[in-house]
Amino acid sequence: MRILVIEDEPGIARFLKEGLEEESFAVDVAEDGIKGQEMAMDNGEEYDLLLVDWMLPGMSGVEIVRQIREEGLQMPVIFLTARDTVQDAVFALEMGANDYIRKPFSFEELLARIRVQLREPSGETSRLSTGKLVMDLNTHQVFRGEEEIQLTQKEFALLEFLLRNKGKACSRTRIIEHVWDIHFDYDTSVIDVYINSLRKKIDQKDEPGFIRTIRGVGYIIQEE
Amino acid sequence: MRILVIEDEPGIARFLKEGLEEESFAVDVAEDGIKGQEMAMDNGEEYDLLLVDWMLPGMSGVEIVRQIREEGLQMPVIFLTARDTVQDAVFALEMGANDYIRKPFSFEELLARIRVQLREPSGETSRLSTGKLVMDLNTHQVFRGEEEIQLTQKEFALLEFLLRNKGKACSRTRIIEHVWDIHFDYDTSVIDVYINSLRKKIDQKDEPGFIRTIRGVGYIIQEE
DNA sequence: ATACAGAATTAAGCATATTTTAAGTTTTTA
DNA sequence: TAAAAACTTAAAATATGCTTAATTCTGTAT
Repeated sequence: MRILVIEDEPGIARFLKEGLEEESFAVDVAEDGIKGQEMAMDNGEEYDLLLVDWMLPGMSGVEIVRQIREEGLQMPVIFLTARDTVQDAVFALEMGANDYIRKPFSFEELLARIRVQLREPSGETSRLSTGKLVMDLNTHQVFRGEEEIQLTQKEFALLEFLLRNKGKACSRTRIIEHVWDIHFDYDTSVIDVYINSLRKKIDQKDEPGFIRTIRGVGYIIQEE
Repeated sequence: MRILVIEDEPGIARFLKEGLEEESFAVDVAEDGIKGQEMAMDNGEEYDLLLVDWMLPGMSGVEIVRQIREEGLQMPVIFLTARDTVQDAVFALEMGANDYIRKPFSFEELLARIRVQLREPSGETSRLSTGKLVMDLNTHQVFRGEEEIQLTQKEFALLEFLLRNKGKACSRTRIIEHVWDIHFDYDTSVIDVYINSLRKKIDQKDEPGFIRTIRGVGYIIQEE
């Protein structure tokens, strides 16, 4: 899942980027409002979520949201506001933001709110699953039935992407963009390697594998 | 569906070609404006869509569009423009382009715009069918009734082409151009071979076949 | 700082599925 | 019935994905 952080203060920006990357999000940072707006728009539906500072040089957060929504972009936006600008934050919600969090905030809390926003509109719990295989996005755990499976960051991110797209063919290009954040030319077989190690971990001998290969295209986890 | 990419930067061109091919488009690339214009014109209405870089050696994108339209060609054209040439892009729209997308762009967004132009119902249930035979373009699956049928890429592409042209005779020339991307004289019996293996897979003994041969012309899947 | 461990990535060879070629057979029609 | 077109089959060539091992990177503990 890709997140764009629009934040001018380098310390906070770095903190967010690193923290979120540890949670296996793909994170880009824009240092001012104008860049932020451009990145959010240029990349179209690319970002799955925007984290926007309220006070920004160049263009205010509210203005960014306004323009983004005008463009028809639907991704959730969470505001970072200073303690005393709650009024404004409420205003921002009216303008099309989805949530706000007051600085200073705990990273945990931010994470929780991000997860709320990224949750499938219908899904109540922050879980993804297919058959016996269950991912808990909050605790970062994966289970096959009762048994817990240890995945690395990338394995987790890859499985998450496939599960979020359950029933849809995921092309290598889409996978490399969303999970690895690599655009334009790529010439690598990382995907194969990770699919391989994922399968080793999640599949059981006797049962059919969870991930199906679509030759010449990519991979898919089928609807049950 | 055939797409012509006119783009001089090899990296981007390859990225586009491979990504679009994964989505089962047939893609040609022209490395400069002059070649691009020739290919677009030579092949007449052949290409279903043009993807044209704005800045090209030889002949500018706008000029290409102008000439193409003058020739009476109607296929949709999408421009690839650099970030700061929006003004020009607007001008290009006036000249006859159908849409533009700013670089750097996400593949997702490009796909979405292509689908808009080709009027393909994006995402969700994009299906083609005739009688009991159903193709799900999302999952790349083919069913006859309940039973799933495994097709290879080429078989899939061929069936897709015939179904998209349901009720219309598909000449061998059109088939070889759209599905195999082979132009000029061809001297091969691949089509026969593939029609044969397709029929073996999709037809049932007792029922009449889905694909009818039109002697001297090609093949057709009839309207139900 | 340094060394270590685990993770991520690259690279290469292998196995196999797909695609194409080619040649013989059957069907159609003039 | 002869020629052209289409069908069928098998093999050769090619492309793709899988797997393993080596290498690089990253974070942590000493």
